[in-house]
This record gives sequence, C-alpha cells and structure tokens, in this order.
Amino acid sequence: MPEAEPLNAKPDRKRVTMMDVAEASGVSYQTVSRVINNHPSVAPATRSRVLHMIQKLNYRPNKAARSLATRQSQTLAVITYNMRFFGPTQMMVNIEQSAREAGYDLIFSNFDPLRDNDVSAIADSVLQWSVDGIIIIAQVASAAYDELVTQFRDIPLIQIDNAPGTTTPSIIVDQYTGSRDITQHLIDLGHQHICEITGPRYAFGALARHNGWQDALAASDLNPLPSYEGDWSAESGYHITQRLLAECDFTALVAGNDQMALGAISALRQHGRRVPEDVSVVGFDDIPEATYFDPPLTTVRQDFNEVGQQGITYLIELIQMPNAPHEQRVIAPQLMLRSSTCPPPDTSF
Amino acid sequence: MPEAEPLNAKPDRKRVTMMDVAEASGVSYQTVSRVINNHPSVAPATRSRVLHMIQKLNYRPNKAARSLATRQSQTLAVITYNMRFFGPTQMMVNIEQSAREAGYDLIFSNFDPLRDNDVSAIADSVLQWSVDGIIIIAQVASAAYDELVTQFRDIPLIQIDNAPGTTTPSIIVDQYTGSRDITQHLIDLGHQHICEITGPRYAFGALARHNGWQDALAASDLNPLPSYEGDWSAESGYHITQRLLAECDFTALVAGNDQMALGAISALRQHGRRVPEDVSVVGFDDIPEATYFDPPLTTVRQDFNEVGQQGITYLIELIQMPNAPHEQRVIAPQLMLRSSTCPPPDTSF
DNA sequence: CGGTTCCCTGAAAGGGCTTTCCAACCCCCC
DNA sequence: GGGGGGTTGGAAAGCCCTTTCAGGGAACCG
Repeated sequence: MPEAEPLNAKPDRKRVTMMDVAEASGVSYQTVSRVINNHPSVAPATRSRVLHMIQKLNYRPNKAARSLATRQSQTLAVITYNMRFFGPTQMMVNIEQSAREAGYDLIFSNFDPLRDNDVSAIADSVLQWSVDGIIIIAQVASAAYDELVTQFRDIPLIQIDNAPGTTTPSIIVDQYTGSRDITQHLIDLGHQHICEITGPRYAFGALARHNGWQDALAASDLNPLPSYEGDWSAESGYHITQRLLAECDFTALVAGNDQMALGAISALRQHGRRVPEDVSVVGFDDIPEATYFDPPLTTVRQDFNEVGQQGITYLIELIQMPNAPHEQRVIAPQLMLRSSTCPPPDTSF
Repeated sequence: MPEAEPLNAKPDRKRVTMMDVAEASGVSYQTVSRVINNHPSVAPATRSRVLHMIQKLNYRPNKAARSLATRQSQTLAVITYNMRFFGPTQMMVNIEQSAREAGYDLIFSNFDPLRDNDVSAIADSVLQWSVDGIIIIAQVASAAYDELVTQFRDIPLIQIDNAPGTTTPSIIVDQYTGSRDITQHLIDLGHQHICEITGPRYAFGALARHNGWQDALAASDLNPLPSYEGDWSAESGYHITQRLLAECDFTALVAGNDQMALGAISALRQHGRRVPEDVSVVGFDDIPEATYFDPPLTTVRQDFNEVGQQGITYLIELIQMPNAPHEQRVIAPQLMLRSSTCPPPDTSF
C-alpha cells in the first residue's frame, strides 16, 4: 500500500482512520476501537498512548461506519411543525442541550403548514438515518401527521403538545386548565362579557384553551360571546379584535397567545378602549416580552424548558427500556397575574 | 425479546435491505442499486418493477452504509449560537427548507453563551458525521468560536452574521448602514440628544449597529450621549432605560433590537415620558410584533428568510464547485418607518 | 519451576451499500 | 444470420468500524 503521506499535508483530504491511529501508536486497530469504546481490558499505558495519538492526529471515529456496525446511530430526530413561533424554538434549544448531554446527536426537520407535501421527505430522512428515537413537536391533527407517526411505529417516539388524554408517550402542558383558570380569574373580577380569540382550531393546544374558556363560562352560567379563530400572530389578533369590536360588547378578551393579545390591545387602543380599565385582556405562553407590554400582560406561563427537557428524558427512557410505560406526562401551567386585567367598568352595559 | 409487535410482525425488527428488494423483484442487487441511484442503464420496465417492490417492502436505503461507501453524507450541519432569539430561528426554518429541497439532511447544534464549554462536543459531532457542509449562525467573536471554525477548515463552511468586511464565505445583513440610516432619520427629525442601547458588544451585529449610530452622530457633529450594553432582552432594555433616564436628558433612543426597544418604551412610559412625543424610540429587526407595539415601532427590517436561503444556496455552490469564490454577500436592510418617532418636543432643553 | 489465570492484543467476520469490470444476454437492424 | 447496442448479473473490492473468539504473554499459585 504505497501511500506517500507527506507529514502534514493532507493529500486529497485523506481521512484519518482507526488504522492510522493504530499504526502511529504501534497497536492493532482493535485496540484503538477498545479505547474509543471504553472497553475495560486495555492496559492504562496503552490507552493513554492511543488517546494521545488520537489527539495528535485529530482523529474522529466515523459515525457512519460506527452506526453501520452497531446498528444504532446515537441520533435522535426532532420534527417540529411551525417552528416560527416561540414555544417550539425554546423547546428545541432545551432538547438539543439535553440530547447532547446524553450523548445523542440531533437531526432536525420542520414541516410548515404551508408545504406539508414534504412529509414523506421527512419520513425518508428520518428512516434512512435509522435514528434511535424521535421527538415530534406538533400540536396538530392532520392526515399527514398521522401518516408520519404511522411510518415511525417501530421507533421510540414521543410527542409533544399532542392531544390531551391520549396514552401514547407524550408531554403536554395542561392548557385546558390554564385557560379555564385565567378565564375564571376574569370572572372572579366580575366580568360577564368575555370574548375569545383562539389559535388555529386544528391545533390541540388551541382547542384545549378554547374548551377551558368555554367551560369556565359555562360553570358560571355565562353566555359565551363570539370566539374567533386567529393564526397565533399579532396581526390576526388585531384584525379579529376589530371585528369583535364591531360586533359585540365585551369587557374582557381571552387571547390564545401573547402575540394575539398584543394585537388585540393595539386594536382596542385604536378604538379608544383602555386596557384594562375598559377591557381586560389576557394572553397565553408568557413570552419574555409580555412583562413589557403596555400594560404588562396577565397570562399563563408554559414552561417550555421543562417540556423540552422532560421530552428527551422520557425518550431516552423509552430507548433504554423498551417496556417503559406509555403515558402522557402533564406539566402544570402557571398563572401570571400582571396589569392587563381589572374589574369591569361600573357602567358596563 | 418479547416485543408486542402488531400484526405484520417483523421478526426481530429485521431491517429490509437492498438484497431483500432484489430477491422480491427478481433482479440482482446491483440493479436495485442502479435504480436507487438513477443510473441510466436500467430498462423502464425493470425500474418500475423494482420501484414498486421498494414501495411495497417500505425499503429505505441505509444512510450510514451509503455514506460510508460514497464518502459523502448528503448532510449539512447547522450550528447556531443563542438560538433563543428571533433571527436565528427564522433563518433555521428557511435553511431547513432550502436544504431539504436540495436533498440534504440537517444536523443541528446550538451553543449557548452559558455553556460554551461544549464547543468540542459540537465539533466532534459535526466531524464524526463527516458532513458535506456547515453553516454557522453566530454573530460572535470568541476563542471558542474561532477554534470551532479552525476545526472545520477542510469542510465547506459558510458563516452567517459574521464580521463585516471579511472575505470568508458568509452572508450578512448590512447592519451598519441600517443603524446609521435610522439614526440619521432621527437626526433629520431634529433630534440632537440620542442615546443608545446596544446588544452585547461581543456580537458583530451589535457592534456594527453601534458604529452606525456613532458615525451618524459624528457626521452631524452631535455629541454622542451614553450608550449602554444590553443582552437583547426586553428586560435589559427596560433597566438600561431607567438608568439612562436617571443619568441624562435625551429625546431619542436607538435600541439594538425590537425587544430592547419594547423594554425601553415600557420604562419611558413608567417615567411619564410619552413615546414618541417626548422621546422617539427605534428598534432593529422588525419582528412581526413590532407593528403592534404601542406606538408601532419604527425599526430596521432584516430579511432573515433571504439570509437563510442565500446561506444554503451559497453553501451548496461551495460544495459543488470547490473553486467558487470566497466572498461576503451582503443583504441590504430596510427602514420601516412607523409611529415611534417624531420631531423632538419644542421645549427640548 | 511447571501449570493455571488473568490481561491484553490480534485475527476475522460482518454491517449495507457503491463501483468497477466483465460476461452474458436479448432484441433489432442491416 | 451476424454485428451492435442496450440491459442485466456476477464477482469482488472497498468504505470504517464493532464484536466475538482465540491466542500470547506475564503474573501468580502451589
């Protein structure tokens, strides 16, 4: 094998292999393998010699070869739906961190509502890698989604933000309760005319929040006022509020998230309604900016960090113990009372 | 292994290989390989027969094996720094989409300022995958970062948001000009007392914006008022503004991003200053919520979608044509004039 | 001082795919 | 009916690593 390797010049981007390390440190390549995999039976002296050589040659085991040989990839797939928003992003960061700490790499796919034709491309990519586990952040019910999950039926998979009450492995925040409680908070303040702006109804979370609102009203025998469907954006909150203002009288408004609440506040102010004196507004999520809205927004906090972390933890459980229980783990939300709510005006209707 | 497999029990989770497809469709495995790789010399009839069998057996070529054999992975690495913010997230989504369209998978790493000890873990992970290209979204200068880039010197790599004026392959938004122009806008309105809240100074972007502010003032012979360093968060904008209010008189405030502008507005209002009548405030980024701030925020738009897309485009150029020019591609920002600015009060000092 | 144990190391097989080189076809055309 | 071109199969090497399995040597025991 006449390989003329000039000392440092990498001829043709030649890759450093285990063999090179072995030769350089005067052992067989199996021994190098043992060192890499922390196999116990390697003499300390040999180990450190090899380790040193690895360092020196800047050798990295080839993941593809390794994965081929071991039939596991030490890789997890994260699939998000609509990652442009705050929640998924935060979770991603935490997932990445937790995964890395546990020694897993991450491959990332996002499927946007706008182009869900690429579901099969995502499935391909995940399946081809033969990942060890999958985490899906998608609060949607759709045929495409179901198909995706079906394709993955043989792989440990946990869903985040999926339908409440299912027993597939999943992590959700109890958005129903969060929404019910914050609506109740408005009722306790004396509000009787409470409108709602929901997120897109195809999202489980939006639905749960909607139900929370509805049930809180029903429990107090209040007639629900109109509830319209936004798309999570401030813009939609703004437009829907304009519509609500034109259509009915209300003293409080429950928004499906903080951004829509922001849009709502903007529309209200534009119509000369003060917040909270004339109209109380609440949001959902507790984005970091919510404290600095005008007025500071009363909202429901979802601990996305916690969700992300628990997601990975659970997934790894599932990978390591195939018989781990399948359940939905629920995280409690937290009411954040700030200044966008107060009792309704005395002269209210 | 008592795995309760559903009906079509896969014995031992046996993986479907090319061999299986070959047998099932009565051809040799080379032919299957040819079909998969779109080799021309396969009869249409055979091709469709094989394709059909692939479908039926739900076969996916094993990426590890393939990558091992071809010595390329059809995979790109995305490394972000501080992904909790708006910009990187948006870019991520676009990068993912463009990459997928070009047939690449993505592995994702994020290194948080808080835990940059894991740089080597990231390097390991990227190098082990032997990715075909790397895209780094990190507007920071740090030893850790440089080390990272050095490690990757043999791999096509493009940087996003790196130092202006370098000629390594990169995409940046011309933040300097954006900041200068928006400061000039304030000057044109008659402002002479203009404070600044910058992003963290170790971020290239923050620095560029700072320089823009400074140069605009200098060009008009205005003395720069204090400029303090925030961390991009609304909270920091809030606190710094409190400090500025205590320290000096100013009629305009240039914030390093929209979130800090929001915090600033909140602090100003709390001190009884109206925006924009008493104090004009501008931001940077144009997050979707900026329109719905109170008042709607005058800011500088960065087209993150464009950046993400161009990033991948350029990277693929680099991969396919190793001699492609190394340059920095600059995207122009856009002034978004809204209502948070107006001429200074007459009685100004 | 010979035999047994324990450590450590080497040999070899194999994981699923690509590629190259040839040989064997088949069908069509001249 | 023979030459070509288009298609397919065979065989084999190689990508880089893991993982038995067995062997060599040193240390230990009686």
